[in-house]
Amino acid sequence: MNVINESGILGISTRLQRLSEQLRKDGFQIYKTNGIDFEPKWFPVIYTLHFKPVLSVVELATEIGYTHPSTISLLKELEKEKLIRSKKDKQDERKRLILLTEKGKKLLQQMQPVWQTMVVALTELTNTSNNIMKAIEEVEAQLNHKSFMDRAKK
Amino acid sequence: MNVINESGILGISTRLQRLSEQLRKDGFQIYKTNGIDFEPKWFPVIYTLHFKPVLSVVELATEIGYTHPSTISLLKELEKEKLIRSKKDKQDERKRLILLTEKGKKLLQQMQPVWQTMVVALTELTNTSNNIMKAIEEVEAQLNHKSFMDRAKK
DNA sequence: TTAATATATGTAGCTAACTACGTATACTTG
DNA sequence: CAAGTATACGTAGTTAGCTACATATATTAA
Repeated sequence: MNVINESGILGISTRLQRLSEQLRKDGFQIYKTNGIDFEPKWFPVIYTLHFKPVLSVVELATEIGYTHPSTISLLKELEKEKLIRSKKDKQDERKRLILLTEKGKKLLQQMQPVWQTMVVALTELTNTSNNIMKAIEEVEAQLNHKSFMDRAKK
Repeated sequence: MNVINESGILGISTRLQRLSEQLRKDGFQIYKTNGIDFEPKWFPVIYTLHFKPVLSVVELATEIGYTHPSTISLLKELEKEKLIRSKKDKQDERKRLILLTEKGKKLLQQMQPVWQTMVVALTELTNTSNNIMKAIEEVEAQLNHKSFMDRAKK
């Protein structure tokens, strides 16, 4: 058995998490140096609302692929920043509809060039012989087909 | 600008984190169904102590690539489980030396076949056209050479 | 039309890493 | 050898997701 492989692949979970943290931290700094007060974790919410301007909490959660409690906590932060607001759905009183504020829409416009820069930088960074975005997608597809758990059951 | 790409790559941090969580959760279950009371996050510590049986806290932290506070909290848990123990370094009174207990050594032996199974399963899972372990290594190398931050500065 | 079930939202508390900071011991240098 | 610096360890508090549970409204079925 190959020691390096063993310790490498069994530590994959930690490796993924730490790479995630590093990119997020840099992401935050990049917004900051561009004079934008924005956190990378808010991106999926704001970006989704750009294309689907009115969504309920759960619809939004589904759209960004988070659980609803995680989404609620993001929404709380974004509401505090006055980047989004919400209103009751008249048809269904259980629902809270989420919308960008004017401030949110304006910020979104300001962020466009920064996003463009980040996309270029990230594309350059991940344009290696094994593309990490594709690799993630492939592993996710593999997991969808058969979980790690099931694969280890023999 | 490609919308799918943009939302994809700018959300890379979250994707990495969630894949990490999923693998860790399954990892825990796999130990469990094999009758082993062990958490995936403990792996680097136990595995390292297998090859380097006596290490100080900071040496161990460096070895596994964690910060020392993170390492200390893992060590606390492992001490509670009686899988490791510690003793003062006589040469340097600041240091606390970490060792596997007999229970720890025994568990390590019991885990070998499970690790083997997991390595096989993970290798199968990640053996896609873009290999995720290699991709992580390549991105880490790229980052080492020039950070995401620096790449976005133009 | 009430009872049972389903859906939408919210709250509380967990996890696994981190940074910032504090204290104790060791080392170095004037 | 005393003062300043470096190293080792520890604690406190943060983060960004999560699960489990609670409550309110809506829908369905007897």
